[in-house]
Amino acid sequence: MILIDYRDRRPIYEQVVEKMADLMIRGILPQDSQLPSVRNLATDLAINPNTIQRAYVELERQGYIYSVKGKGSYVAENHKIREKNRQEVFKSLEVLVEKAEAAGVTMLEFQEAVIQMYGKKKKPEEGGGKQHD
Amino acid sequence: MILIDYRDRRPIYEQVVEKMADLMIRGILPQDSQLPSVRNLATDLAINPNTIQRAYVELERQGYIYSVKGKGSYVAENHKIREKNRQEVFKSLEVLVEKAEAAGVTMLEFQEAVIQMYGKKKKPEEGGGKQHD
Amino acid sequence: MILIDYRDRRPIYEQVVEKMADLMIRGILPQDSQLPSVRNLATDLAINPNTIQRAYVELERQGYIYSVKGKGSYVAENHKIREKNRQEVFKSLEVLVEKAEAAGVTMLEFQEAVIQMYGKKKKPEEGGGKQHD
Amino acid sequence: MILIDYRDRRPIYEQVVEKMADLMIRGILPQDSQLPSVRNLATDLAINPNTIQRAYVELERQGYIYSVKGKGSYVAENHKIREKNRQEVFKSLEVLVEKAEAAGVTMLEFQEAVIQMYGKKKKPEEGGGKQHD
DNA sequence: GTGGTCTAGACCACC
DNA sequence: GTGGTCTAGACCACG
Repeated sequence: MILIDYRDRRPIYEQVVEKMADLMIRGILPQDSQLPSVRNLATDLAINPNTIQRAYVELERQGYIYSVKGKGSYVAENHKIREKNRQEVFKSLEVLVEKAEAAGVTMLEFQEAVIQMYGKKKKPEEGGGKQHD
Repeated sequence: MILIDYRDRRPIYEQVVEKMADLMIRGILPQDSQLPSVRNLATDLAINPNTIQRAYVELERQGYIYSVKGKGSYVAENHKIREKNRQEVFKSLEVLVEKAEAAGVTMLEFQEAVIQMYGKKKKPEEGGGKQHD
Repeated sequence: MILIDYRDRRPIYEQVVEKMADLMIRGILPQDSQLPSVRNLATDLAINPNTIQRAYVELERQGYIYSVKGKGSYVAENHKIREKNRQEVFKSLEVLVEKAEAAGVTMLEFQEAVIQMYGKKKKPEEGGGKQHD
Repeated sequence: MILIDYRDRRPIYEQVVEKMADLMIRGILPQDSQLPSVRNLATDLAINPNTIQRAYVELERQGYIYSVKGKGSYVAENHKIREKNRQEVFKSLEVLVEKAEAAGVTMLEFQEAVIQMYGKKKKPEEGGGKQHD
């Protein structure tokens, strides 16, 4: 279902949170569908159940899932997830724009970079590759 | 000179690195000017000299400063600092654009947000400092 | 596992970095195998854990190992290590050739010396260790 | 006469030793010519006389110069200097060849690199070559 | 006085 | 248990 990268310096539970959230944002885990149980997922990923438990708690705190005692954990409503994500993007953007200005990046440069980056996701085999080296 | 936020969960040395780098990026610490000595800054911030030392080592590794044993630490060439910073901005932007697409933010929305944000930097002169989750 | 030479004027952590890197380059520590823990190695070598920690941080920064909080430190991919090492050799060679020319050593002399030296590595199994100036 | 690079992480006295030795190796400071006095050179380079003194002591220890009490310091015999330098080159080469073998660099590769590097020395963009006063 | 290294001992986050 | 951060105090090389 997901993969853990032990070379990633972030804690494992954080990786689990991010990857599970991603699955929901992309709709692979649809609204109200049941998540794998803590024990099952822990066994699958060969990591400690405590770590998964912690990830699920965090996912619930962030509003991605809701847990029903004695039954399991379920994906929250889609519009909540999407809205939450949009807000995060704009919040990050605000910080980045500040940095850009401090670094002497003009709005024009910034906008042009955005245009070039939009839609370039994945397939890094063809095309130009990195632009700002 | 700078302030440490103990509510920030990031390590102190990392905060020092960020804040000192910011002073150089904004030109408040001009090229070749001498930084406060490890011991002085440590006393000022009421933290251990080792922690400052670690921050300075990191700043040197990242190319922001250069240190001379027995003399002091000095701000590196400005053009290097600015170039390094521009690169970081575009790298962060690339990641953010990906997230934006995944979150269903259209390029138009994104661009409009950028326009509104550019130049809107507010001066946080009233008491409150930065806040972290 | 490794030995510290206290007559060596270089810092201890640097010696540790060099010696551990050497073990990986020679394949004695194979890819993905776990390194001794910071505390264990510190006890073995009778030096402070902080010093080992510093060495491991440097090894990670140079790409030789990766560390996982709560789990341990592991040897990075071999091909990266080997490639990194080859590059270092050629870089050093370039500097040395320059010096050789300045010292009036002809290319022929240089080449002959190389031929004589290749494969002449002696096994220092008899008591004596490395010596430094 | 020479220039100090404060960005260089080596101690200043070591830079002075290296640069003065280089001037002698290249014949710019001919055999038996007098070196600038400690105080003069210190003033010229705007550094502490102690630092120059230390450099001269080191140069004498290494056999590059000889000092006459009450008169000054003089460049040693050329053949000694050249011979010393040749030996250093071969000593460094021996170490490097060992590393090359450990890194999996074949003798053929090594030799080819040497051929390509010989004679490729780039000329420093230094303007005027001042002789000694 | 300056940067750089090291020790001893502590606490934290993570697994 | 592991790695990561921090403190307090010390010594060294350098200028």
